[in-house]
Amino acid sequence: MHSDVVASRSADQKDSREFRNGGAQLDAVSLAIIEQLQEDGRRPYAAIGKAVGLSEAAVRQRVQKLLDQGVMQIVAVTDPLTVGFRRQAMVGINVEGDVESVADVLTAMSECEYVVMTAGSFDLMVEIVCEDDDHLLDVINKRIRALPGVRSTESFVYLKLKKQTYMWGTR
Amino acid sequence: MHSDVVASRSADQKDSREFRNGGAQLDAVSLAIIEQLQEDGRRPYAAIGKAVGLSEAAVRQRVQKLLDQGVMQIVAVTDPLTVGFRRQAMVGINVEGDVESVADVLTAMSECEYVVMTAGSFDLMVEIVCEDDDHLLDVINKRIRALPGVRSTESFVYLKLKKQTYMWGTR
DNA sequence: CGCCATGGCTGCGAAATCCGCAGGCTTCTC
DNA sequence: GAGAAGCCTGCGGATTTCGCAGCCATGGCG
Repeated sequence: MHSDVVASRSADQKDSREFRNGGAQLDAVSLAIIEQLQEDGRRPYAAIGKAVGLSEAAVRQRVQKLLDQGVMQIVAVTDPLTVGFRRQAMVGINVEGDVESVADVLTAMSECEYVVMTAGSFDLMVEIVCEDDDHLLDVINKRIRALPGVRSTESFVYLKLKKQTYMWGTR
Repeated sequence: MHSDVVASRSADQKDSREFRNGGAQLDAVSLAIIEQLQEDGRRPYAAIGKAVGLSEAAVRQRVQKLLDQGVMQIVAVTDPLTVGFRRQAMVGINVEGDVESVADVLTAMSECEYVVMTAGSFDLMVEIVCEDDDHLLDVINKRIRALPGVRSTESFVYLKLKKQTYMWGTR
């Protein structure tokens, strides 16, 4: 899904305000559009256009491209604990050998909602969403710890989600 | 914003399929609606209604209520590293005294995107989004470690975000 | 039991939004 | 300078959203 973005651009970035993001260029206008949609993912294109100084059609084309490129997704987010998933945990993982290949396996697991490679005393941190204790136990002990390359894990079971935002753009 | 949800319901839950969520009841249909919106936050109400067996207006009313109650939010999400925020980290925190009051302070900080109380060798885990190294350093050393009650912290700087999903409903 | 709120669903018409497309402008390449 | 590519605008037609009136089941209450 992320593979066809490259090509096009060769060398010269003339505007240093743009960011280099694995192939996708984001100018100030696209940032502003994302900001609008971080406040309300269903905001009409015309309203966004008025806010960022573009026509409705232009906003629509940009949003579509951002979605296609995988730069942004527009989704409903909830607190899983609020919606019937009773056990959630962050798991720190130490790996010997190739970290990324382990990360890829974890990424393929549906219980893993969030996978990130880190520097520090863990190589990977993974957020896990489960139905109940048995399910959580199974995922951590049987599935994650059993992976080749996984040296050790440490779990942090969620007690209460206090904050969950996507408003970094608006500050 | 979250304060007027309580009231109403008194004691008797008759349907065990419903979840108790700090005042919000979610039946199977609302779950199904959320599932639809986790796939595409902009999906038309009529399409959702067809999928879950409800009229367009009914879906609209339910979605509005879920948003009002704070059970769900519909937003654009991105990888901050892709959008110009160059440093991101997970910070594990140990607290002496009241954990929740520390969590509340962190929640108020705009750089904290995600705050969760945990069981395990950390009391709190916080995800931080920063512009650059200086900013990150400032937040961790000057702001978080300086809070009364914070005994120690451990940081995990993000190297690469591998997965970020909200599709737990669809499995 | 009868009565009356309450909550949630449907149906419908009007208004707003989305969508596809044709055309214009600028930039880049050859 | 011709041609391609990228991005924008403007504009109808199709679709969606929105507000509201009405209906029905449920639950208290005298």
